[in-house]
Amino acid sequence: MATIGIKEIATLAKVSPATVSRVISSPELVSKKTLNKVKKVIDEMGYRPNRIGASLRTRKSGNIVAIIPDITNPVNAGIIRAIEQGAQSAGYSILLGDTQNLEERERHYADLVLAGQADGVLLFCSRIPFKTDPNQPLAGQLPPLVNGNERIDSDEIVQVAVDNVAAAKAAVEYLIDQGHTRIAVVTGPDDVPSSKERLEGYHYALQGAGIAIDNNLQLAGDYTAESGKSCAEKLLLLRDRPTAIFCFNDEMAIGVMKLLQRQGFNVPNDVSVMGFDDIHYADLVTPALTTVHQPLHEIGSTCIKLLIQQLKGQVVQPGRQFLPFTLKIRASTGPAPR
Amino acid sequence: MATIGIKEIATLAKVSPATVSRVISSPELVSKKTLNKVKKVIDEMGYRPNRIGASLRTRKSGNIVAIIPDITNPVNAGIIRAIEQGAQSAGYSILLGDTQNLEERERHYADLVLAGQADGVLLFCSRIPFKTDPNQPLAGQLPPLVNGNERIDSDEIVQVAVDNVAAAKAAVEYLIDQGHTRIAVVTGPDDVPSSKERLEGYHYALQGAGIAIDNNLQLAGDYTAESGKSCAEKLLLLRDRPTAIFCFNDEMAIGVMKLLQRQGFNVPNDVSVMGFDDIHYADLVTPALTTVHQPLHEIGSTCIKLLIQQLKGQVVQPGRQFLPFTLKIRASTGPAPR
DNA sequence: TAGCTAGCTGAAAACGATTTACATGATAAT
DNA sequence: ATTATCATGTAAATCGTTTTCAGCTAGCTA
Repeated sequence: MATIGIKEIATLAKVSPATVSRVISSPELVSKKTLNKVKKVIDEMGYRPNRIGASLRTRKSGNIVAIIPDITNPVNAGIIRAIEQGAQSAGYSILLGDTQNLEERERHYADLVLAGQADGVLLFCSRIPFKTDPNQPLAGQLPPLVNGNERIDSDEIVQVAVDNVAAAKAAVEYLIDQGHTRIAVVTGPDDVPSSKERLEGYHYALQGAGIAIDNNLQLAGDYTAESGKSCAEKLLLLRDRPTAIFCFNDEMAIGVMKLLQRQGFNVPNDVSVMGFDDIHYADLVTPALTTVHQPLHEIGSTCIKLLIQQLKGQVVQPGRQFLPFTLKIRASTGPAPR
Repeated sequence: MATIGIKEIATLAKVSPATVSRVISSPELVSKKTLNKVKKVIDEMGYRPNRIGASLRTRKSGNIVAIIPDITNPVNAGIIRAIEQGAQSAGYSILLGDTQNLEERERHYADLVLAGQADGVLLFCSRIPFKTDPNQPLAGQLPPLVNGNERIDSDEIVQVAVDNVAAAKAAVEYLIDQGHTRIAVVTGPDDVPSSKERLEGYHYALQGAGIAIDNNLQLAGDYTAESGKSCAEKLLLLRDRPTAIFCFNDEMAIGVMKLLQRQGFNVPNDVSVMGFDDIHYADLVTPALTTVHQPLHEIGSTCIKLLIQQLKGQVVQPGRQFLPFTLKIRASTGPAPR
């Protein structure tokens, strides 16, 4: 197709390219008469302004890159969906950077903004994928950026998440209220901030209730159902079995339940199981999983909102912004046995 | 930051911009000596070529837009992940177009390629979001495009999917082998091609076994668990209840099982339940769901492979390309009762 | 030595929009 | 009638690359 550009339109409408440009991006500067005339030609020709040309001149790509460890994780998928909506309605497009948790790929996607292909970054991992000088303040070294979910340890960055400490504490307190005192925990990988924070919350809750911390009841999973199963096995081998198991995500909780049931245990009569995230399938599993609900849509929309504010040149206060979690009490938890 | 461009590098390295450009994109044209000299300057300055400038000149954005109805659906998420990998390793980035099944948003994302912001389209819905003249052959009216999963009714388009007819037929035949004759089906929405095709397969299987088609056993869901539940309710109200229920996706199958169990039925002893897709949670649910496995990764990687071939100027044979499904027999199906 | 070739390199013209600075014409004010 | 003002419109520069074309230098061949 013989490419049709702003010049062709200008010629056909008998105006200059500049006028056509104004019709497109600042119509208020053009008289009604010419406006209509030009618009008509644009319509007739089905002309679409070339975004690349415009981007080159304006030095804005209109893209935002979202760097996420795994799009296959329902938590991330839920967030991304909200992000995409927010971006689209503000005229931005989302470049998807699924990194499989690989630092190299995080860098690759971060580079897109250095190459002018994206104007800002949404970061859902706990590393900053930009070269920075540690002696300088971060601000000024980074492009517009919002960090979600997995916190980065810096208060110079805009961050959005649920208060993991408080959420985990609330979850465990609920179990304590139900009479449980031997409460096991299946964590995520050691180096993941969200897991560390949730562990902290767990400790606070136990301390608050005067329950001693038992290291045998703290097992490290890796956020997969498989790891949930193997942790559950280990817990069953214990002389003093826990009466409740709090898993740091739903996926592991589902794995734990699965294994428990296979071994003939009844959830929640023998053992209560609690998850974290409230993914869609938490409610579909049998018994339905009690869990901590994360407001995925709100997390996503807040992230994109804050990023777009930055892109518009508004100053956004750095620091953490907490979104409210809620406890979803379902059928997988109950009173402690006996 | 004072933007640093190819010209600055050229000056610093005492060569022309052209040479710098060659160092970046066709180093074989440059002598070793200047190559090293220029590379050194590039490294020292941390220079990244601006992609927009290059795109404008080459008329290639390096982006591919993926138009999908819902990223939250595990089937799509799995496919996208493979796509992203394939794209990245070929130097392309993925623009995510989550459309919520809205035609308007499909168009919006399709427009990105008209605006030069993307070079090709991966389409996972059943509408062509481009204005086309129905009297002309499609080829030539469309940009590079691959259609996945939900087929578009045209043999001029490159399509990748599982053979839904054969897969559904195989699934139902398996149930028939297990002695079932009253086999109900919970379909997707009427207008969705995948659902139509699976229904066809169901009919073939019944015909092949000489089982009469009973319209009471054909219920339309909408691919949500909720709809699975309500269809299951209707089936339980029937005078002659089915002994097996084949759902056109796992989500609905999980809903069906959930309701069956709530009503005190045992799956699979009273009723067998079969799904379609083999999402991650199919194996995690209790009982584990028997289902048709779709090779998500392969679907995604084939789609992106075929698109990139087109983008490289190779001619790709239009038409459907089938990828192999497999039956995953798990615990939710068994012999017909009595 | 002249003429060729091969291998590098550089100058300059694109690519398609936006935007600044300026020109024009119409209108209003004097 | 003359000038000032304002609303519109235009020409041209610009954004950062790539790529064509031509030029230059060596190294050969004849």
